Amino acid sequence: MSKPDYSPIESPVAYEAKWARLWREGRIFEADPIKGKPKFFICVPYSYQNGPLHLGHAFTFTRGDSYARFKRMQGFNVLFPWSWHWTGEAVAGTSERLKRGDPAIVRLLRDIDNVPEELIPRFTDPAFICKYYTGENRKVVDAMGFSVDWRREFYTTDLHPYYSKFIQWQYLRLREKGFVSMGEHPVVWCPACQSATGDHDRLVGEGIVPEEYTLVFFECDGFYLAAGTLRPETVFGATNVWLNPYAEYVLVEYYGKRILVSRKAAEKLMEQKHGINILRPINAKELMGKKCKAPITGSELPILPAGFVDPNVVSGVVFSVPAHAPYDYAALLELQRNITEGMSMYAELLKGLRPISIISVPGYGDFPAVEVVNRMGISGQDDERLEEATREVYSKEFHEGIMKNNCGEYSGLPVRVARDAVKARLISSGLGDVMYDLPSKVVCRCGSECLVKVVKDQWFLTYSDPEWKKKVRMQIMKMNIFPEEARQWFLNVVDWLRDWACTRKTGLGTPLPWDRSWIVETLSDSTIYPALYTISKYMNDGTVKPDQLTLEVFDYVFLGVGDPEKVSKETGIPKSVLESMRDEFLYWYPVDCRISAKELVPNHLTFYIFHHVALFDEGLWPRCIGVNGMVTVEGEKMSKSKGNMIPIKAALAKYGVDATRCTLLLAAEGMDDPDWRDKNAQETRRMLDLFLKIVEEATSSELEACEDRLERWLISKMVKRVKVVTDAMESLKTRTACHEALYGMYNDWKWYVRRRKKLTRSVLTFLDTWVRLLAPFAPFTAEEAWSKLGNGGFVSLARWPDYRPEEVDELAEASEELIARLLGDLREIIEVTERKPIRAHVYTSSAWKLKVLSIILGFDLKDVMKEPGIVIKESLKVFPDKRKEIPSIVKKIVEHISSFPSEISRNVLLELASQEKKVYDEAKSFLESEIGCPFHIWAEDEPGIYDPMGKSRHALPLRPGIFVEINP
RNA sequence: GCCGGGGUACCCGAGCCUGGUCAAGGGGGUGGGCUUAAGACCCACUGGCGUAGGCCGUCCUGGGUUCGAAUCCCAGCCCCGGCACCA
Repeated sequence: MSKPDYSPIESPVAYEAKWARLWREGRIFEADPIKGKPKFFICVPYSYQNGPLHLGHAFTFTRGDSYARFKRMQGFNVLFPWSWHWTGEAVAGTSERLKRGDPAIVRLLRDIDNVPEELIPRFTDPAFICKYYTGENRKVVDAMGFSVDWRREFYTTDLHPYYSKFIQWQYLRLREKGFVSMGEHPVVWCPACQSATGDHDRLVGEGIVPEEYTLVFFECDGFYLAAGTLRPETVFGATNVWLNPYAEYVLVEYYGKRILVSRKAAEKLMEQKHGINILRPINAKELMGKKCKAPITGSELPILPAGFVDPNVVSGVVFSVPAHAPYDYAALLELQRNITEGMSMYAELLKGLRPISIISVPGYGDFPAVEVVNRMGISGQDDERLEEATREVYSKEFHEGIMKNNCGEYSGLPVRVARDAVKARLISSGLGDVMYDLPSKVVCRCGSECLVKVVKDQWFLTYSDPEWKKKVRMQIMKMNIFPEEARQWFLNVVDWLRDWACTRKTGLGTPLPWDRSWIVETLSDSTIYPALYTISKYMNDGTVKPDQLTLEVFDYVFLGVGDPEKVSKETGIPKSVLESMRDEFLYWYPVDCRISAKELVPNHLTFYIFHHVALFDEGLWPRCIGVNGMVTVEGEKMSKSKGNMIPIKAALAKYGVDATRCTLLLAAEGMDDPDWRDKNAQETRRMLDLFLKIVEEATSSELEACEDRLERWLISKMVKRVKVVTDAMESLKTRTACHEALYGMYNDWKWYVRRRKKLTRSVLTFLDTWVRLLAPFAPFTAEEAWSKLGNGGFVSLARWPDYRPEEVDELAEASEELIARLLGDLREIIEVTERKPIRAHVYTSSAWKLKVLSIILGFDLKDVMKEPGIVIKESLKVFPDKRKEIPSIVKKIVEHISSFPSEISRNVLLELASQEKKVYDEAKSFLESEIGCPFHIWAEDEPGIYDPMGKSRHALPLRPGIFVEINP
């Protein structure tokens, strides 16, 4: 593929390009099978090449790459491949708009997507668009430091030499297994464009989908009035049929019958049914007052005029159910109230109409529609509140309604059951049918009003197949899904999934192998392509020619079916090559992890599982899916029309790669939506620079060996951070992991350098670990630091730090906690006095209180908090002379002890309490410099103690008394 | 409507599963240190009250469980996302 360098990727961070180059030259991310080495195959969905990659892509990709890098450092042989999605109709749409000279599209390409002006004319070719963006985006992916094995790259559609072969093999095999079938399907259709009108192609009516209505045939004079309804079961409660006297009606020849509908409806039906014809117009007025016969019930109902009947809605014929439909009741009321001139001849008929109750609903009487209309004070059919009234009655009756005894064989059935049963009976007896219509107006981008067309001969993936679903559900239960909440979502999607129309007439893609007038639709040609990554390098390097890829080759490699000897003879691919392809597939498969944004849960990710389940052996089904949220920018949804779409390239140019990666990672995890904020990116940039400065400072200092409490503290904290980061990564909590690796480690470092004025040898251990922990998230900065620390090679290939629990030192940690608390107490006191301190005195508690502490720790702290009495009694036995102090001292100690983290064991607390004075003595000079005055540390019962305020009495174990002398 | 996710301080956001360490962390703001200055960096404060480490308040609303609730239970209100011919 030609990839002219239209514009370079620039980062303000000089070392980023350097390391990207060294990785490329070292080919360190190229992964081949290694016998005996555990593998890890991770991938992200390829992106559609109709524009520059933006921060939304960057988020998912960075999570994937961080995980890949983490696993690589853990010693796995990691495969992280890349490719590009070209399939779809959108790019073709762009080309068309450009050809028509749409100025908006030129503006978008030039101003938003920064396409060089001179190239825009070439965008009239859809393939060029994909090619252009693929070239641009490959540079971005490379610059981002994604650890990709580029030898396996491909793109989709039949423009690619072998991708289509793979898809055609997939579809032939799916069809053989019965997962592809032909059917018909209603779509929103533009009669002018002669194509389906997707949401993005609409001027009006986004989100509107075809609604299915039931036509109910009422016989009259040898033909049928076809009334449309959402509630066929209410035919039992029909009182009459309404026609609009001023609308145009026609008689339609309809499968051996003649039906009457509005002219508009007839036109709609022509798009939905085979071989129906409009016979002649009918004057509705001539039908008024006549009787017609309802299906199933056989009731004779009058035909009456009503202006509210809209000929543009469904069939333009309505049957009235005033008992259960608020609109019908309101209309009836109004007509009965003021019978106009033209209506006078029907006065008797109108007056005779009474609601017929057919459904009982808890909480309502016989006539819910009447009740609701009266309650809401609705007086006429134009009242807007009828919408709400209808919603209420429909919903109540659907969920809780029961058909009454006057409903024949449907009596006693729940409404929701009766509805489908009545509909089925109407259709099978030829007295009804299905008609689709749009619940509200939809206008195509071309300006024409859309209608519903039933697309014939459409190919479907039969996702509704219960056996198929069952296997998919079982796999979903088995696999790892992060976060866990997404699992239930997947299960729900499987439940609701219907058959999926998998072919299209237009756009780029792979022709359906058995009917080349169709193209495999975009979501349907991107399900099992991770399998292709395992062998694509053989085609890319020319070992296997695309035209050698017969069905038998794919059968052998992916299914283990067939004899390699024979396949080799037929194709000319050496047998050894076939066998290594097969081996390589089996080495990498199954996919160990696929990471994607949550918008793909209800479609791509679920399809991905379905197709693997359909085609491969059970051991090769996906092992894990990670789902994440969708990026917003400064709290707003990102979109081109809002102009807040941030291309990755722009973020890189401003903050550098690692800051971009970390800002995204730090913004959210789980299914929460990360919010990109400029301020956060600046801060992250500063933090990474500071980290490098810390490394430089440490490596340029004279470091002495030192073994003390604080050194042990530093290493202990570090070891614990290792565990937190590792555990977080294992469950794909990239935010927690990145945060701990960056800020967690930094907080420990800050405290350490504040306590220790001069750096020691231990900091090298600390920094070594810190660099490794950062490497998955900020790989460039980590490599730079790695080399500054004097290491050769790449930290990208270094070992992930092990958790070494033996280096945890709870006592050292608790000691520092004690010092921090003392410092906090001192600060608070000094602040309240609002004076400069001249001397501070600290009193540690006397030995008997320590003994009381040990008594307390002999009990379960929970019990003690509930019942302090047990400890008080016990303590009194030991110190009968402290009768006065003990009750309150015990309570205070218990309260204070409970403020320590519960992971600190009681042994550590006791040990710490016994060393308390020593701990303060060791930190004396630190405390003096922090507070800015001399310190004295006394024991409570020390002779000659200076304690003019009697503060030593208040001393408790692990909480000394304090007296601060201040300038008066 | 159906399904999924949420509501935490000035802002963003953790904690919730497994109740007590607790209202993390970052931004912004205020004050101080370092500095010729600026920037960077460091420290403190950032719900209220307080001349001694304290007291009171707070996690959408209202109830409940508990010695103890941001966390568990019940009811309600509100917000966001997906719902198929878009990728």
